[in-house]
Amino acid sequence: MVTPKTGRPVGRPRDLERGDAIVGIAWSMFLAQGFEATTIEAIAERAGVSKATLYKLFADKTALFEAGVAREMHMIEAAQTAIGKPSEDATIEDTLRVFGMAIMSFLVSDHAVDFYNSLSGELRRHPKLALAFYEMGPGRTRANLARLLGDAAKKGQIKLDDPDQGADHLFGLWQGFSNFQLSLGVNNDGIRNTLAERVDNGISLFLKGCR
Amino acid sequence: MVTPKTGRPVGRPRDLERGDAIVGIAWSMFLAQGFEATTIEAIAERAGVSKATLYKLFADKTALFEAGVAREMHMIEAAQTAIGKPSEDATIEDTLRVFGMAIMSFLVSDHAVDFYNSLSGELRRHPKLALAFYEMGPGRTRANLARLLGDAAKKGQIKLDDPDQGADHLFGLWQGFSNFQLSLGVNNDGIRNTLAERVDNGISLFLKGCR
DNA sequence: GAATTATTGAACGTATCCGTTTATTAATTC
DNA sequence: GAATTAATAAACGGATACGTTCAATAATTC
Repeated sequence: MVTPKTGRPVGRPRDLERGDAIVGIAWSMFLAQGFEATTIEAIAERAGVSKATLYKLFADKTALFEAGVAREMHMIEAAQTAIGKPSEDATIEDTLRVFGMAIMSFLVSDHAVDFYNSLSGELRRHPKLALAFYEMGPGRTRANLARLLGDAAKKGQIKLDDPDQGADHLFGLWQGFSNFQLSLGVNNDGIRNTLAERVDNGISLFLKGCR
Repeated sequence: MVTPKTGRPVGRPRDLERGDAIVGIAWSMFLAQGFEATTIEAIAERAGVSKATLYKLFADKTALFEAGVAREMHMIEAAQTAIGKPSEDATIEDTLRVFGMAIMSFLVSDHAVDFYNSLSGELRRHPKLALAFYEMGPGRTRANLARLLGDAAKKGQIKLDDPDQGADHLFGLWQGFSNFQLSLGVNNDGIRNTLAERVDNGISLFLKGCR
């Protein structure tokens, strides 16, 4: 290792970003076909990288999976923080509608459906990762929704004893049976086309119980 | 093929039931480890059967999977028909409580959790099977619950315009975020220990909207 | 152009798994 | 005991995948 005067090391420079590109492609293939059905060679090929380079960047297939989970978590974190802030003067209905549409739009997307279809099994074999993922994803959504409901209760907009339970209920109303239908590929388009009604209906039923 | 006088064919008799045993073991291994991670040899070994016999009974691994799905569907069908009949003089709360506990107890079981974790991905690669499975399982549960609510509405026990939507809502209240927690192995015992409250709370919130 | 580092391509070794085949053994009827 | 069918054990062929290795090439700095 020779470090020349310029500070830039001698020799051919590493192609950074390549790691990210590989993880992205690997993750999309994991989603589409499952962890085991996706081969390292196919990943390398589609990433335009030799297998040797791939193995210089990632110890093995599992490391690639873990990097994919981390990346997914970053994306989810970004999406979550983008939602969290309702405008002060909005009605509770509007606030909940925005929140509900955001989370449900995500959940019915191919990306999310594929994830819970193809990768929850693999993820569950890494309990620490699974827990971290839950807390960053569904757990945080649940906490955000609970906080939102709790705030509304403090302001007197709704009457609610247990915000956590309220979050469970409201989200449940939004979700209904859709997780099974999405998981089995039944009527996915129907669900997507009626998302707004679904969210609105859930909100009105929920609020009936909060007067 | 020689058919002697007794009607019983000559030669060593086939060991029936063996097919069922193989499917049972294969299915439990698919549930525990996933479809691809389960090898034919391991199935044969744990079933106490030679690989040659296994291949005489099932054309290939996929046929074994399909037989497993069929078996699962039979079991679900039996369970469903066992629930369907509420007693005539029960209150609507009690009727719903029985139904809710039955379905939720099943959904939090290891069996069901493993299924949706490990096999929904594989099942989705067989769209016809997936649809049939949905209709026999979640779809039928949904229809049963809707019928139950519709009957109660006819009797004037509740006020409800759309029984299908009502079923979606009530079941959603029961389920809440639990599917994510179960899927990722977070707090499974906590969910199991509070099932009754969960079901009761869902019912009371739902009924608030049906007066 | 020389030195240096990154990347590639291709081959290799190892292991695994699927599905088949064959010779042998087990269980049954006549 | 002879004939017949079921089942087993063991080996095989073919394919695939993982992860490694190594000589050759590309992109830099000096």
